[in-house]
Amino acid sequence: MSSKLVLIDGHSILNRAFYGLPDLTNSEGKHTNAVLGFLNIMFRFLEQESATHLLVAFDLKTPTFRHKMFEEYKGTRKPMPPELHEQVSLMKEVLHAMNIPVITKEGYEADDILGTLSRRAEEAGYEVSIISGDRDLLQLATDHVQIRIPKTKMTGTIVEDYYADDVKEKYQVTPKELIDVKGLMGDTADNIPGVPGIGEKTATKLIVAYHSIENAYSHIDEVKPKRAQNNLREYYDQALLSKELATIKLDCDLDYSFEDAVLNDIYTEEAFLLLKQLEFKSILKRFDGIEEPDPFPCEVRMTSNLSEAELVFSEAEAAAKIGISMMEDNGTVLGCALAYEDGRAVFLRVEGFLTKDFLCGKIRELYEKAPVIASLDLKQLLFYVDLREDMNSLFDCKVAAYLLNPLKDTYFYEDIARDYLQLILPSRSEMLKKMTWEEALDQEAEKALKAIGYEASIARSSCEVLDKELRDHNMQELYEKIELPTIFALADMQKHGIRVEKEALKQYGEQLVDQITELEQGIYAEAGEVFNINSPKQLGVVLFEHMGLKGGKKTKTGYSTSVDVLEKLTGKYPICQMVLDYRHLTKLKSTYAEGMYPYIQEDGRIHGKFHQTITATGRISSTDPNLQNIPVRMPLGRAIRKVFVPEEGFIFVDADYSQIELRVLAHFSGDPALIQAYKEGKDIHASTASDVFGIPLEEVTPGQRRDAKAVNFGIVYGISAFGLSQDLNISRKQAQDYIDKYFATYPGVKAFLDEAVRKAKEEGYAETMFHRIRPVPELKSSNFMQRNFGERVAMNSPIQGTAADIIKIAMVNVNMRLKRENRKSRMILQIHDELLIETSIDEVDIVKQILTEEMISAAELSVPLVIDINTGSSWYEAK
DNA sequence: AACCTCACG
DNA sequence: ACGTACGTGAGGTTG
Repeated sequence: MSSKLVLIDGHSILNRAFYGLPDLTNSEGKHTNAVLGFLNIMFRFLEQESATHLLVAFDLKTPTFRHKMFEEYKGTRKPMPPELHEQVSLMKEVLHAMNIPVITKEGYEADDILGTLSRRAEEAGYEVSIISGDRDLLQLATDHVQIRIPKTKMTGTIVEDYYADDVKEKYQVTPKELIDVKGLMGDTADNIPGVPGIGEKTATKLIVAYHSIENAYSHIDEVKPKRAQNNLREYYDQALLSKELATIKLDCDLDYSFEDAVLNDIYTEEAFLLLKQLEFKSILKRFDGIEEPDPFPCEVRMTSNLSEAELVFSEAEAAAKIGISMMEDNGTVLGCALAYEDGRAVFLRVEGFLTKDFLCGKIRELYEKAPVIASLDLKQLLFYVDLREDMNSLFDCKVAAYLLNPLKDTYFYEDIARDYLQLILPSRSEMLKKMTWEEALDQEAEKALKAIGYEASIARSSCEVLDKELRDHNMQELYEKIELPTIFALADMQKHGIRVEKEALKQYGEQLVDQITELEQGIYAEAGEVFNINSPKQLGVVLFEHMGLKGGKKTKTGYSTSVDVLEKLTGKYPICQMVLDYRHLTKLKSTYAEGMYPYIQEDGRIHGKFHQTITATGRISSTDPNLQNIPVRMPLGRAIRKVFVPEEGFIFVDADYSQIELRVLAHFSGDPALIQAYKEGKDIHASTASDVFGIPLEEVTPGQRRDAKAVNFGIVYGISAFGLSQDLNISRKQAQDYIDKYFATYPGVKAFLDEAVRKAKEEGYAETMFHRIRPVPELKSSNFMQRNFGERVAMNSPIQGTAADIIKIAMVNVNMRLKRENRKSRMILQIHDELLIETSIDEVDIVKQILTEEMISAAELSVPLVIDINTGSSWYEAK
């Protein structure tokens, strides 16, 4: 069997892959689409070709945008966007790991290397395939050298294959003659001038007739058309130069022998790990045979023997650090894993004499003695074990990892192991799919133990490096003083829950039914047909096609039927108002009345979950149900708050910050006018209107105030003229005018926002007053829109994030004081700038005092922090 | 699972 | 010219 050499034109294929695939990134944020596409193409060819030899040629220079700024880059070729540029070295790394040689050579382009090697290999009797997206390589085709050009079509990838004969068939000239064709016609992308006035058609005709530029010139008088004759005569030297430029070298001085490119085992362990890191699941499937080395040996034993458990705890006591992980399926504790030495963990299973209470009691005792307890989810642990808050020996790896990078979707043990210990571990979901722990213990005990063991062990092993990283990023205090105590506050709120009048909630839902039915019938009558109003697709067709309403296309999938579209049409078409009302009522019914109902527990309360590691800015989030978006703006929606009530003998005290984000902005910007307004306790939106429009405060109209309010919001969001114009329903020009005037009035704000963007660009992240960071990778994007988004994020994050820091501080202190002072009252909700306290009747005054003191003193700003405070016998009344 | 819509700060 | 406000979660439809 003869030898077969496959040559890949590295940059060309990588480039093709990059533009052919969507912008994929792995969980570290590395761009990977080009590398993935390259590998897919490469593997497909390897399967087809039965290659014996394989190598990849790259150009040495990889021009980026920066190069473009400083030096003229050859030709009119587009510079490489950074998202692709970073994948070039990654690609080489991957190829290296697969033992595939990568050839570059000073002074030569990849073309020349491919040309030289293909020629040498052919002479040595090899069959050769060159994979490239570049047609210039067609000149290399011979009877034994095939050029293969993959093309991505809608229907998949099609490959165009060219031996010398195929070139001749398609282009009417031999591969060698293609050089002359190009010499005549030129190529702007490669900066080859060619002969003016000669394009592809004429060039081909001439070379078909004369076979070379030189020969055509020697018959110059016969050359037709006349125009070509004249131009060729005049530009002959340029034609010869062009030909030279277009010629791919076949005699590069390479010290590399293609015979060394023997295709060995590319499925190496190194490649496997690298590709795993890149999260190329489909490619990893090819690595069947790979026996994965255990990167983190962790032997997990299980016991439910009481005396053995006692022994385990006494051993653990002596350890410097203990990793701990509760195994729990929605409320049921199945056991707990402890890791207190390298390479092993113990799973204590709740069974027989080893009860949950025993286990939790022992953990509590252990905590009193152990130097450090590390967990991946301390809040969960607090749900079962009552740990004292005043000891500085707890470490929550999830929260720490969140602080170090709040943009991640998950903080499972495999994420933390990958990011901080450089270990690639099988995840729980990989091993156990969607099984509950109970099912897993039953059916896949070994894997279940492995997973829970990893949780405890990784917590133990990662806490040191996480702690160091926190210190290095100046976030130790943020962690210790704010985030760690916040875990306790959230656990307390979650445990406590909020009482909901079950019957009242049911009634609230039922009361909506008649109106909804009526609206439904009305809409069908108006439309003249019955359809699904909840389907935006059907609704769009009915409104804008069947009924012929004017004024509204949007979105790629069809018509937009959102509020702002329908609102504009309410005057003209009654059906729009009906749809809006219908939507309003059904939203209340399904999301709130019916959505909330199943969450009411036997104690008559809803124990919604609060999350500390979700948002990019440091805010808390809420799910199951979301208690942070209970209606308040519309009267009918607001009424649902009547079902949220305190228990007997208690009353609600609700406190919320007045414009905390704008105050943070005033502080950050140091703008005198803004600070002055707040110090004087002015109506800030009216004051803004007065300053910006240059009118006395008393003369500000409600409309002007509304506009100024929208501008103030816009500033906090990272203003854009378009966004403001959308919000106020005004022209972009008008919006820009408002913005200009605002910045002229408050130059400090402008300076602050500019500085925020500049700093985020420099550091790679935005930072709050308390050193919370938020990476802003979009600032580096070559995409205009993404970069713009990054700039708005850079402006908004320090503001929203600092406000989040402040309320966390207040929350922690309020919660702590209620507990320390042995109050009966409890904090039960946090809604970003609002705290709700279920207050014992006899504690109303002290709770108000605590709230006031702790909230206004949570941070020292150059403007006062102001709160509104209300009481009531339901959340409705207290707001 | 993706998209649209809408509830909150 | 690009096509946008910042941060969330949930329900419904559709492919």
